[in-house]
Amino acid sequence: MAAYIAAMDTVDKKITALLAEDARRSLADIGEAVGLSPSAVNERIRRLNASGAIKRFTVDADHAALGLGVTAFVLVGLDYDAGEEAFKAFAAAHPSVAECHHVTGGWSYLLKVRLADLGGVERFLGELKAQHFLARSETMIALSTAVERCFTPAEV
Amino acid sequence: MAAYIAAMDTVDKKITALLAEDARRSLADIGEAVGLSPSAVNERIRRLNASGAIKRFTVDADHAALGLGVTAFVLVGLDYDAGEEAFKAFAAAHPSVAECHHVTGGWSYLLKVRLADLGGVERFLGELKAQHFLARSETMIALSTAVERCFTPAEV
DNA sequence: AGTGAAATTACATTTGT
DNA sequence: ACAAATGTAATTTCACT
Repeated sequence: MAAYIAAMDTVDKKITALLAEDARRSLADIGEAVGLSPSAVNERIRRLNASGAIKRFTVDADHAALGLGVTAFVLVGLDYDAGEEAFKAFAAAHPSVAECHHVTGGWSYLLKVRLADLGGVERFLGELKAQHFLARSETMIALSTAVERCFTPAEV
Repeated sequence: MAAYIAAMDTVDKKITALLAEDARRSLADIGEAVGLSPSAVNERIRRLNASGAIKRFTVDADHAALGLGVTAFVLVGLDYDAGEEAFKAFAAAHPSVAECHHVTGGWSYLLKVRLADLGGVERFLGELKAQHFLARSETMIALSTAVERCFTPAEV
Protein backbone atom coordinates (compact mmCIF):
# COMPACT_ATOMS: atom_id res chain seq x y z
CA MET A 1 0.00 0.00 0.00
CA ALA A 2 2.63 2.53 1.06
CA ALA A 3 4.76 3.46 -1.95
CA TYR A 4 8.49 3.23 -1.62
CA ILE A 5 9.85 6.70 -2.05
CA ALA A 6 13.50 7.29 -2.70
CA ALA A 7 15.37 8.56 0.34
CA MET A 8 16.33 12.21 0.16
CA ASP A 9 19.82 13.57 0.15
CA THR A 10 20.91 16.26 2.62
CA VAL A 11 19.98 19.15 0.34
CA ASP A 12 16.49 17.74 -0.27
CA LYS A 13 15.97 17.35 3.48
CA LYS A 14 17.07 20.92 4.05
CA ILE A 15 14.76 22.21 1.35
CA THR A 16 11.88 20.19 2.76
CA ALA A 17 12.54 21.46 6.27
CA LEU A 18 12.63 25.06 5.02
CA LEU A 19 9.36 24.58 3.17
CA ALA A 20 7.78 22.92 6.20
CA GLU A 21 8.68 25.99 8.21
CA ASP A 22 7.35 28.37 5.58
CA ALA A 23 6.16 27.07 2.24
CA ARG A 24 5.90 30.62 0.88
CA ARG A 25 9.64 31.18 0.95
CA SER A 26 10.90 32.23 -2.47
CA LEU A 27 13.10 29.92 -4.51
CA ALA A 28 15.81 32.56 -4.24
CA ASP A 29 15.72 32.47 -0.42
CA ILE A 30 15.84 28.70 -0.32
CA GLY A 31 18.59 28.67 -2.90
CA GLU A 32 20.68 31.00 -0.80
CA ALA A 33 20.17 28.79 2.26
CA VAL A 34 21.25 25.60 0.53
CA GLY A 35 23.74 27.03 -1.96
CA LEU A 36 21.81 26.51 -5.19
CA SER A 37 20.29 28.68 -7.86
CA PRO A 38 16.53 29.32 -7.81
CA SER A 39 15.98 27.16 -10.87
CA ALA A 40 17.88 24.24 -9.35
CA VAL A 41 15.79 24.53 -6.19
CA ASN A 42 12.67 24.65 -8.32
CA GLU A 43 13.70 21.48 -10.12
CA ARG A 44 14.36 19.69 -6.84
CA ILE A 45 11.01 20.73 -5.39
CA ARG A 46 9.31 19.59 -8.58
CA ARG A 47 10.93 16.17 -8.22
CA LEU A 48 10.19 15.91 -4.50
CA ASN A 49 6.59 16.68 -5.31
CA ALA A 50 6.39 14.24 -8.22
CA SER A 51 7.97 11.40 -6.22
CA GLY A 52 5.62 11.92 -3.29
CA ALA A 53 8.38 12.86 -0.85
CA ILE A 54 6.49 16.13 -0.55
CA LYS A 55 2.86 15.01 -0.52
CA ARG A 56 1.35 18.44 -0.88
CA PHE A 57 1.54 22.13 -0.11
CA THR A 58 -0.90 22.92 2.66
CA VAL A 59 -1.70 25.17 5.60
CA ASP A 60 -1.53 24.45 9.28
CA ALA A 61 -4.89 25.66 10.60
CA ASP A 62 -6.11 26.32 14.10
CA HIS A 63 -8.86 23.75 14.49
CA ALA A 64 -10.53 25.60 17.33
CA ALA A 65 -11.03 28.58 15.01
CA LEU A 66 -12.54 26.15 12.50
CA GLY A 67 -15.07 25.12 15.10
CA LEU A 68 -13.37 21.85 16.02
CA GLY A 69 -12.61 22.47 19.65
CA VAL A 70 -12.13 18.88 20.79
CA THR A 71 -9.34 16.47 19.92
CA ALA A 72 -9.79 12.89 21.11
CA PHE A 73 -7.85 9.66 20.82
CA VAL A 74 -9.76 6.41 20.55
CA LEU A 75 -8.01 3.14 21.29
CA VAL A 76 -9.88 0.54 19.30
CA GLY A 77 -10.08 -3.17 20.06
CA LEU A 78 -11.36 -4.19 16.66
CA ASP A 79 -14.21 -6.64 16.26
CA TYR A 80 -12.66 -8.62 13.42
CA ASP A 81 -16.04 -9.91 12.28
CA ALA A 82 -16.75 -6.40 10.99
CA GLY A 83 -13.71 -6.53 8.74
CA GLU A 84 -10.39 -4.75 9.07
CA GLU A 85 -10.53 -3.32 5.54
CA ALA A 86 -14.03 -1.99 6.17
CA PHE A 87 -12.77 -0.27 9.30
CA LYS A 88 -9.86 1.34 7.48
CA ALA A 89 -12.17 2.47 4.68
CA PHE A 90 -14.54 3.93 7.27
CA ALA A 91 -11.69 5.83 8.91
CA ALA A 92 -10.35 7.13 5.61
CA ALA A 93 -13.79 8.33 4.51
CA HIS A 94 -14.78 9.92 7.81
CA PRO A 95 -14.07 13.66 7.86
CA SER A 96 -13.51 13.73 11.62
CA VAL A 97 -10.72 11.16 11.54
CA ALA A 98 -7.37 12.93 11.46
CA GLU A 99 -5.28 9.81 11.99
CA CYS A 100 -5.70 6.06 12.02
CA HIS A 101 -2.76 3.86 12.99
CA HIS A 102 -2.48 0.11 13.28
CA VAL A 103 -0.55 -0.28 16.51
CA THR A 104 1.28 -2.83 18.60
CA GLY A 105 0.14 -3.69 22.12
CA GLY A 106 -3.22 -4.51 23.60
CA TRP A 107 -5.19 -2.39 21.12
CA SER A 108 -5.58 -2.86 17.39
CA TYR A 109 -5.95 0.73 16.21
CA LEU A 110 -5.38 4.23 17.48
CA LEU A 111 -7.64 6.93 16.07
CA LYS A 112 -7.17 10.65 16.40
CA VAL A 113 -10.39 12.55 15.82
CA ARG A 114 -11.35 16.22 15.80
CA LEU A 115 -14.87 17.24 16.70
CA ALA A 116 -16.81 20.35 17.61
CA ASP A 117 -17.61 19.26 21.17
CA LEU A 118 -17.95 16.29 23.49
CA GLY A 119 -21.35 15.54 22.02
CA GLY A 120 -19.59 15.06 18.72
CA VAL A 121 -17.20 12.59 20.33
CA GLU A 122 -20.15 10.63 21.70
CA ARG A 123 -21.84 10.58 18.29
CA PHE A 124 -18.61 9.44 16.68
CA LEU A 125 -18.29 6.54 19.12
CA GLY A 126 -21.94 5.75 18.38
CA GLU A 127 -21.07 5.45 14.70
CA LEU A 128 -18.25 3.03 15.48
CA LYS A 129 -20.57 0.96 17.64
CA ALA A 130 -23.40 1.03 15.10
CA GLN A 131 -21.08 -0.46 12.51
CA HIS A 132 -19.95 -3.11 15.01
CA PHE A 133 -16.29 -2.17 14.71
CA LEU A 134 -15.71 -2.19 18.44
CA ALA A 135 -14.98 -5.26 20.50
CA ARG A 136 -13.89 -2.74 23.13
CA SER A 137 -12.53 0.79 23.16
CA GLU A 138 -11.06 3.49 25.32
CA THR A 139 -11.28 7.19 24.64
CA MET A 140 -8.83 9.83 25.79
CA ILE A 141 -9.80 13.48 25.46
CA ALA A 142 -7.01 15.98 24.87
CA LEU A 143 -7.34 18.52 27.68
CA SER A 144 -4.61 20.61 26.14
CA THR A 145 -2.01 20.21 23.44
CA ALA A 146 1.53 21.28 24.22
CA VAL A 147 3.02 20.25 20.86
CA GLU A 148 1.42 19.52 17.50
CA ARG A 149 3.69 19.58 14.50
CA CYS A 150 2.86 18.15 11.09
CA PHE A 151 6.52 18.04 10.29
CA THR A 152 9.29 16.42 12.33
CA PRO A 153 12.79 17.30 11.22
CA ALA A 154 15.17 14.53 10.23
CA GLU A 155 18.51 14.33 11.94
CA VAL A 156 21.18 15.84 9.70
CA MET B 1 -1.37 29.55 26.86
CA ALA B 2 -3.59 28.84 23.89
CA ALA B 3 -4.65 32.13 22.34
CA TYR B 4 -8.31 32.69 21.67
CA ILE B 5 -8.71 33.11 17.97
CA ALA B 6 -11.88 34.52 16.50
CA ALA B 7 -14.12 31.89 14.95
CA MET B 8 -14.14 31.91 11.16
CA ASP B 9 -17.13 32.62 9.01
CA THR B 10 -18.21 30.24 6.25
CA VAL B 11 -16.09 31.90 3.56
CA ASP B 12 -12.98 31.79 5.74
CA LYS B 13 -13.54 28.09 6.40
CA LYS B 14 -13.93 27.42 2.70
CA ILE B 15 -10.77 29.33 1.88
CA THR B 16 -8.87 27.50 4.60
CA ALA B 17 -10.12 24.13 3.38
CA LEU B 18 -9.10 24.97 -0.19
CA LEU B 19 -5.64 26.05 0.97
CA ALA B 20 -5.30 22.91 3.11
CA GLU B 21 -5.97 20.85 0.02
CA ASP B 22 -3.53 22.83 -2.10
CA ALA B 23 -1.86 25.92 -0.73
CA ARG B 24 -0.48 26.79 -4.17
CA ARG B 25 -3.91 27.56 -5.60
CA SER B 26 -3.99 31.02 -7.11
CA LEU B 27 -6.02 33.78 -5.49
CA ALA B 28 -8.07 33.89 -8.68
CA ASP B 29 -9.02 30.20 -8.39
CA ILE B 30 -9.96 30.53 -4.73
CA GLY B 31 -11.88 33.70 -5.48
CA GLU B 32 -13.89 31.93 -8.14
CA ALA B 33 -14.71 29.10 -5.72
CA VAL B 34 -15.94 31.41 -2.97
CA GLY B 35 -17.27 34.28 -5.07
CA LEU B 36 -14.72 36.95 -4.26
CA SER B 37 -12.09 38.90 -6.14
CA PRO B 38 -8.44 37.85 -5.87
CA SER B 39 -7.58 40.88 -3.78
CA ALA B 40 -10.43 40.21 -1.35
CA VAL B 41 -9.24 36.62 -0.97
CA ASN B 42 -5.72 37.91 -0.42
CA GLU B 43 -6.94 40.23 2.33
CA ARG B 44 -8.83 37.40 4.05
CA ILE B 45 -5.82 35.10 3.92
CA ARG B 46 -3.66 37.89 5.28
CA ARG B 47 -6.04 38.31 8.22
CA LEU B 48 -6.37 34.56 8.82
CA ASN B 49 -2.61 34.40 8.92
CA ALA B 50 -2.22 37.43 11.18
CA SER B 51 -4.83 36.19 13.65
CA GLY B 52 -3.28 32.73 13.85
CA ALA B 53 -6.31 30.95 12.39
CA ILE B 54 -3.89 29.86 9.70
CA LYS B 55 -0.75 29.09 11.67
CA ARG B 56 1.53 28.72 8.69
CA PHE B 57 1.98 27.64 5.11
CA THR B 58 3.77 24.33 5.07
CA VAL B 59 4.34 21.09 3.21
CA ASP B 60 3.10 17.64 4.06
CA ALA B 61 6.23 15.49 3.81
CA ASP B 62 6.68 11.74 3.66
CA HIS B 63 8.59 11.04 6.84
CA ALA B 64 9.88 7.71 5.61
CA ALA B 65 11.61 9.52 2.75
CA LEU B 66 13.08 11.88 5.36
CA GLY B 67 14.60 8.89 7.10
CA LEU B 68 12.03 8.74 9.89
CA GLY B 69 10.57 5.32 9.30
CA VAL B 70 9.02 4.72 12.71
CA THR B 71 6.08 6.46 14.32
CA ALA B 72 5.37 5.61 17.94
CA PHE B 73 2.91 6.68 20.59
CA VAL B 74 4.04 6.87 24.18
CA LEU B 75 1.47 6.90 26.97
CA VAL B 76 3.13 8.70 29.83
CA GLY B 77 2.30 8.32 33.50
CA LEU B 78 4.12 11.43 34.64
CA ASP B 79 6.34 11.46 37.68
CA TYR B 80 5.13 14.76 39.06
CA ASP B 81 8.32 15.24 41.07
CA ALA B 82 10.08 15.95 37.80
CA GLY B 83 7.73 18.84 37.04
CA GLU B 84 4.94 19.08 34.53
CA GLU B 85 6.26 22.29 33.00
CA ALA B 86 9.70 20.75 32.60
CA PHE B 87 8.13 17.82 30.80
CA LYS B 88 6.20 20.06 28.43
CA ALA B 89 9.32 22.11 27.75
CA PHE B 90 11.25 18.92 27.05
CA ALA B 91 8.58 17.76 24.60
CA ALA B 92 8.43 21.12 22.85
CA ALA B 93 12.20 21.27 22.46
CA HIS B 94 12.69 17.67 21.35
CA PRO B 95 12.85 17.38 17.55
CA SER B 96 11.40 13.86 17.55
CA VAL B 97 8.22 14.84 19.34
CA ALA B 98 5.47 15.48 16.81
CA GLU B 99 2.68 15.79 19.34
CA CYS B 100 2.22 16.08 23.09
CA HIS B 101 -1.28 16.05 24.53
CA HIS B 102 -2.46 16.23 28.11
CA VAL B 103 -5.17 13.60 28.18
CA THR B 104 -7.99 12.26 30.31
CA GLY B 105 -7.96 8.68 31.61
CA GLY B 106 -5.33 6.59 33.31
CA TRP B 107 -2.40 8.30 31.61
CA SER B 108 -1.21 11.88 31.97
CA TYR B 109 0.23 12.54 28.52
CA LEU B 110 0.18 11.06 25.06
CA LEU B 111 3.25 11.62 22.93
CA LYS B 112 3.58 11.00 19.22
CA VAL B 113 7.17 10.63 18.15
CA ARG B 114 8.91 10.03 14.85
CA LEU B 115 12.25 8.25 14.75
CA ALA B 116 14.55 6.60 12.28
CA ASP B 117 14.17 3.10 13.70
CA LEU B 118 13.27 1.09 16.80
CA GLY B 119 16.68 1.84 18.26
CA GLY B 120 15.69 5.49 18.11
CA VAL B 121 12.49 4.72 20.01
CA GLU B 122 14.50 2.95 22.69
CA ARG B 123 16.92 5.85 22.97
CA PHE B 124 14.02 8.28 23.21
CA LEU B 125 12.46 6.31 26.06
CA GLY B 126 15.89 6.29 27.67
CA GLU B 127 15.93 10.09 27.57
CA LEU B 128 12.53 10.23 29.27
CA LYS B 129 13.73 7.85 31.95
CA ALA B 130 17.03 9.66 32.44
CA GLN B 131 15.14 12.86 33.18
CA HIS B 132 12.87 10.98 35.60
CA PHE B 133 9.70 11.99 33.79
CA LEU B 134 8.23 8.51 33.85
CA ALA B 135 6.34 7.01 36.76
CA ARG B 136 5.24 4.45 34.19
CA SER B 137 4.74 4.33 30.43
CA GLU B 138 3.43 2.26 27.59
CA THR B 139 4.63 2.47 24.01
CA MET B 140 2.65 1.62 20.91
CA ILE B 141 4.47 1.34 17.61
CA ALA B 142 2.54 2.26 14.47
CA LEU B 143 2.74 -0.82 12.25
CA SER B 144 1.02 1.06 9.47
CA THR B 145 -0.86 4.30 9.08
CA ALA B 146 -4.17 4.24 7.21
CA VAL B 147 -4.96 7.93 7.66
CA GLU B 148 -2.80 10.90 8.59
CA ARG B 149 -4.19 14.32 7.82
CA CYS B 150 -2.90 17.58 9.22
CA PHE B 151 -6.20 19.21 8.38
CA THR B 152 -9.66 18.04 9.37
CA PRO B 153 -12.50 19.82 7.61
CA ALA B 154 -15.11 21.63 9.67
CA GLU B 155 -18.74 20.76 9.15
CA VAL B 156 -20.37 23.37 6.91
C1' DA C 1 -15.03 44.71 3.38
C1' DG C 2 -14.80 44.38 -1.54
C1' DT C 3 -13.53 45.77 -6.43
C1' DG C 4 -10.56 46.59 -10.30
C1' DA C 5 -6.45 48.23 -12.39
C1' DA C 6 -1.59 49.18 -12.05
C1' DA C 7 2.86 48.05 -10.19
C1' DT C 8 5.80 44.69 -8.41
C1' DT C 9 7.62 40.30 -7.66
C1' DA C 10 8.12 35.57 -8.23
C1' DC C 11 7.66 31.56 -11.01
C1' DA C 12 8.30 28.59 -15.10
C1' DT C 13 10.65 27.71 -19.31
C1' DT C 14 14.21 27.51 -22.43
C1' DT C 15 18.89 27.29 -23.64
C1' DG C 16 23.52 26.27 -22.75
C1' DT C 17 27.30 24.04 -20.11
C1' DA D 1 21.97 18.16 -12.83
C1' DC D 2 22.82 23.09 -12.46
C1' DA D 3 23.09 28.15 -14.01
C1' DA D 4 21.51 32.19 -16.57
C1' DA D 5 18.10 34.79 -18.95
C1' DT D 6 13.63 35.70 -20.63
C1' DG D 7 8.52 35.46 -20.98
C1' DT D 8 4.55 34.70 -18.31
C1' DA D 9 1.62 34.67 -14.45
C1' DA D 10 1.05 35.47 -10.03
C1' DT D 11 0.66 38.62 -5.90
C1' DT D 12 0.42 43.12 -3.75
C1' DT D 13 -0.89 47.84 -3.40
C1' DC D 14 -3.93 51.67 -3.91
C1' DA D 15 -7.75 54.69 -5.04
C1' DC D 16 -12.54 54.21 -4.97
C1' DT D 17 -17.19 52.18 -3.77
